[in-house]
Amino acid sequence: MSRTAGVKKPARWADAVPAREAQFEIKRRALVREAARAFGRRGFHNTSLEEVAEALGVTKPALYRYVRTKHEILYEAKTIAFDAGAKARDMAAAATADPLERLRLYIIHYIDLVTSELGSYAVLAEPVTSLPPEYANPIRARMREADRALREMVQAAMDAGAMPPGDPKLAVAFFMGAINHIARWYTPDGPLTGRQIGEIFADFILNGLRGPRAGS
Amino acid sequence: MSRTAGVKKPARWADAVPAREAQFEIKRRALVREAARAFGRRGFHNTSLEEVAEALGVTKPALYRYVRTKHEILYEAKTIAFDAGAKARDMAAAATADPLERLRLYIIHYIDLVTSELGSYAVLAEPVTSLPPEYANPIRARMREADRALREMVQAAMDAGAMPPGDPKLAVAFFMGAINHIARWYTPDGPLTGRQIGEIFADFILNGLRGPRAGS
DNA sequence: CCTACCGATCGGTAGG
DNA sequence: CCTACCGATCGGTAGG
Repeated sequence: MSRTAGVKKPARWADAVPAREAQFEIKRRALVREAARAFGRRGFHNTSLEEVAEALGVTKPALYRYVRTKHEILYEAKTIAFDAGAKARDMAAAATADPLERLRLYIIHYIDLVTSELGSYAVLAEPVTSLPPEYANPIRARMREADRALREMVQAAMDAGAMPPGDPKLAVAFFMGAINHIARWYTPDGPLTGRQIGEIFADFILNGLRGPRAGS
Repeated sequence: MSRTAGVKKPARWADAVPAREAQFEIKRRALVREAARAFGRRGFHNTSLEEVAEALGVTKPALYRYVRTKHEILYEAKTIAFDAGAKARDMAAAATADPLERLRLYIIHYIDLVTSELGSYAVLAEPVTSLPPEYANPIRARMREADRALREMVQAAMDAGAMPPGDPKLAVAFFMGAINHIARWYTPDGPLTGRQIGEIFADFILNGLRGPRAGS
């Protein structure tokens, strides 16, 4: 026991390194989140890194310890938002096999995430053309991936007879337009929580897609 | 008769002046439309006037015969989009007094306009903060005006018992997010016309707002 | 993490 | 409507 302990480096060192790395990651995350909010509100090119730095209480060059380019920040911010969408889909898929319920849970969970991030998911509105190809292409791939997964969810509900047959692509364009818009108007000061908005939107969307003959 | 004619300036002149003004207006409109499309696709600050000029087959300084600043172009483009919304509301109001049908007609007409303008209404996604106060403030006023008018339409439908009572603000945020998103994905090459999209979206929206017990 | 600075882009103008 | 150009902003780097 004491021999094993002797072989290890002192605990302070062993912990200090991860701690420093963790600090770095935390700061990097804060930077991306803050920038994402600003990009979402004022647009990517209309937001200078000087402004982002000021909001974080540092100077612009300091940001370059954590990111290499402004493009990388936008890329990261969009990636985080797509990760949230994927997480919401996974949670919904794990919770139930019922296609309609799955769609409902996805909507609620995704809106919950969107509203908890104080507008940083509004970056999704930023055109992918603001990025050079090496960043734009992976983002486009993730857009297609999300689109495909959602269309499959809608198609499954149609196949199960839970909603009338139709074009899943149009249905997804419909409700994702509404959902992604939330990040641009939601504020925690409002009367509704993200969860409440999610439930109301889920009703709007599912009732809309099911049509007037929905009897349940 | 010949005396009156003698007093008038020759017809060629009398017609030429309006013709020149009309030309000017046509060119100005083409400039704003082209810029609006580019702003909507790539963002305001990510679109240089050099690019807009090139798309129109002229050089950048030539644009300044028609507009004073880049901000003015964005302001104009947004104004045109708001005018379209107001026109759609007026057409709907003139066509029927039934609140639900009015809302349906508004949706169909507005989407029809949106899809006929080849993406130039996507400028609505451009943050109003891209503009200096003297332009941003009137735009904000028009946003509030449109919002209020739509909320009143929804409220009227609720009051008439055509849809269950609820928060009209949330309902409007819901469907305007979906509708304004159309300008960002619609292309005339697709299988559906703007009219068809409008009818499907109107069904989605009205069924969504009416809820599962809608029996008609 | 800061001060100082470079280089490129781009809105807008002069002058014709 | 064009050529030529100015001035400001801003992403990114040097050097500490």
